[in-house]
Amino acid sequence: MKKTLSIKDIALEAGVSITTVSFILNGKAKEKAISDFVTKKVEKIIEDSGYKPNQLARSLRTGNSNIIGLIVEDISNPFFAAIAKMIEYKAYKKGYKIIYSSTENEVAKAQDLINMFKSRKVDAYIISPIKGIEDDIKALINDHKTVVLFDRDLAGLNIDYVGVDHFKASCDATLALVEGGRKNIALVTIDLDVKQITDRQAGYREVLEKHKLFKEELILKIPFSQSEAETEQQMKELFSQNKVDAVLFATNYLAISGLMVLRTLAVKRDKDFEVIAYDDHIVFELLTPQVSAVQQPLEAIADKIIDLVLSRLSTKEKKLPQQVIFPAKLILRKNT
Amino acid sequence: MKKTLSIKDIALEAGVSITTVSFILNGKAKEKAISDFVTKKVEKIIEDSGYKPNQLARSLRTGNSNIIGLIVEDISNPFFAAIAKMIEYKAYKKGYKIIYSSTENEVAKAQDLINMFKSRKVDAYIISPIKGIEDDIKALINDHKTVVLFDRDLAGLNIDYVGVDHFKASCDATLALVEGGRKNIALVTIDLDVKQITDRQAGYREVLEKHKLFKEELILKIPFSQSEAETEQQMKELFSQNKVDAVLFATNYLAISGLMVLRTLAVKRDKDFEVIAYDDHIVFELLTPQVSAVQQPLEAIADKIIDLVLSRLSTKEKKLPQQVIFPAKLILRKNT
DNA sequence: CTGAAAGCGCTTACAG
DNA sequence: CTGAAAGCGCTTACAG
Repeated sequence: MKKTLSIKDIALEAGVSITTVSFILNGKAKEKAISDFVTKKVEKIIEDSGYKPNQLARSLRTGNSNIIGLIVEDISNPFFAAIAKMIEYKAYKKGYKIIYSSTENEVAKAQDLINMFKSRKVDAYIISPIKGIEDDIKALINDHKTVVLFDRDLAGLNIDYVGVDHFKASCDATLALVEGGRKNIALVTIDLDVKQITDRQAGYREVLEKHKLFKEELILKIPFSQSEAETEQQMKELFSQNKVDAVLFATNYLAISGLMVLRTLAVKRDKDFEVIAYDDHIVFELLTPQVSAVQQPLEAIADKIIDLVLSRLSTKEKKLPQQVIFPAKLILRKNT
Repeated sequence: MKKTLSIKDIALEAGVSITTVSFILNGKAKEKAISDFVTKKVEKIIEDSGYKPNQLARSLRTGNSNIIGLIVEDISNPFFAAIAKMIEYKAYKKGYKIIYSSTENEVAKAQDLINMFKSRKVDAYIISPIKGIEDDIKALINDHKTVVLFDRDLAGLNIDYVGVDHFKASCDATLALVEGGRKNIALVTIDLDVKQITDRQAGYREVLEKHKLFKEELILKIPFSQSEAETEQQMKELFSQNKVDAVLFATNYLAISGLMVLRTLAVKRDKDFEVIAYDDHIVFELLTPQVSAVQQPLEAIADKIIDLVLSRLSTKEKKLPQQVIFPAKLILRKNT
């Protein structure tokens, strides 16, 4: 078995120096005035031998890698999976590869991932951050790394951020329920102190207080990593121990669990009981009646993220950080 | 702003050689008989400075990376997302990181990804392969790399593979429909020449032919990358131009599109019309009536994959390739 | 038009 | 108990 080829082997075979091979490899043949004859010859040898430069060595030398690190909460969450896929697609066309990884909402794992990306010299970081990694992100910034946050903002960091106005979206959703004549609107949310969640809670609260409909006992905060069964049990209690005629679910998976519970309890979703879910999902269109949802503009978010990253990467000069906030869309599905 | 620390800086500050620092870094202090005093001192400096070794340099030197490359068709497909998440979780605990990427069923992209992983010196490859990359995989094997295939097998390659008996699963599903008294059982599948899909078609066909119920016109093969709208249109035609009393969907997303179509056509899924979907999905439990599905043992698959990889990685000696085939589980949901 | 040499940050065989 | 030096495979400033 032949060992991996190196630039030295190519140079040897072509009878030129490795410098020359390197120039040709990097498309600098013209610039460096390598003769056409030599260029062709070397290119042929490279082609025939199937030689691929060792990117590790290249990165070690140049300090960059054409790799963008993407850190999300959970890649199996459809929201992140969709964003990741679109980002990957666009980045790929520009010659960048994406490495993604999930934090599972653990600070230690998030820090670990940042360190791993750092020690692998990724060119840029796209991070859906969690509280507790502010300092790590600051360190990246101080290091002049390209960092774009998304989904969740982190207080006190003045850097590129792409997000959605969750407060407004939540107000809209709650208001739609109020205007539909609901008096006992529950909120099922996750017990996580991240802005994109607390904003949703705040919007719900603000609208209900304004309409004198706010009831503390109708808020259910589900601990992040508890079992599915416990979650369903708590929802069951919420729905059976209180008079509830509408519910706003703050996340996708909570909505799905919740719908399952409502199904078990044989609660009819009709003109007397309405549901709005946060983050749209294909299921919601399939159910009868369909389920209303707050839809985040996935493609716009992904586009903006990758645009920001690529533009930061291509210019030396520091531009001011951009905070891009998209509106979410409330999809009311009143048909049956 | 201070530049990144290197081992040299640590050695300088500690007043020892970089050799000594390297030994300590790699836990060889005892083995190399470095004095306790020096060890403690160096460790303290490392700790205080926040120094992290450059993995690129380490990999360049040692030839391995503690990174496992995972190549799937589409990371936003729930099946792959779930597998990826589980593999990542287990690998992480063993000190391995996972990089994943999607091929989108394009041979060129798949080859590109393999090359990228190769040039980054990943320690192992986990691949859900597509036809056309046999040679690339062979090259990896010849290079003594650890490669584990899953989901889809590739003819002519005798290497580690973890999969599911799709032929059997498809037979079971079709048989369940036949035994339920269905006479006109349609198959909606994807027009892809990969074993895990063709096996499903073969199982369907075999059972129907045996029962003299096979009808060519009830098979609909959807081109892989056509628009959602076209797909739905074709399904509409299938259902309206033929007498159909049951349908087997060969993939998850086809089933979801199909259910949407059936909903539009106001086809009632009742004792006169039955659906079985391939790959289970949370939606199927939420619908009324619920939808039967073929369930792949995700966790068992993920476990086996990562076990194989880790065991290959930890032993020098070549073991015989393992072909692990799990049975799928038919979940009949007859309740309403 | 082309090459010798330094250096990126590590690891490790060898020497003392 | 510890260090000098070679080398992993590249890129690039400098020299001719």
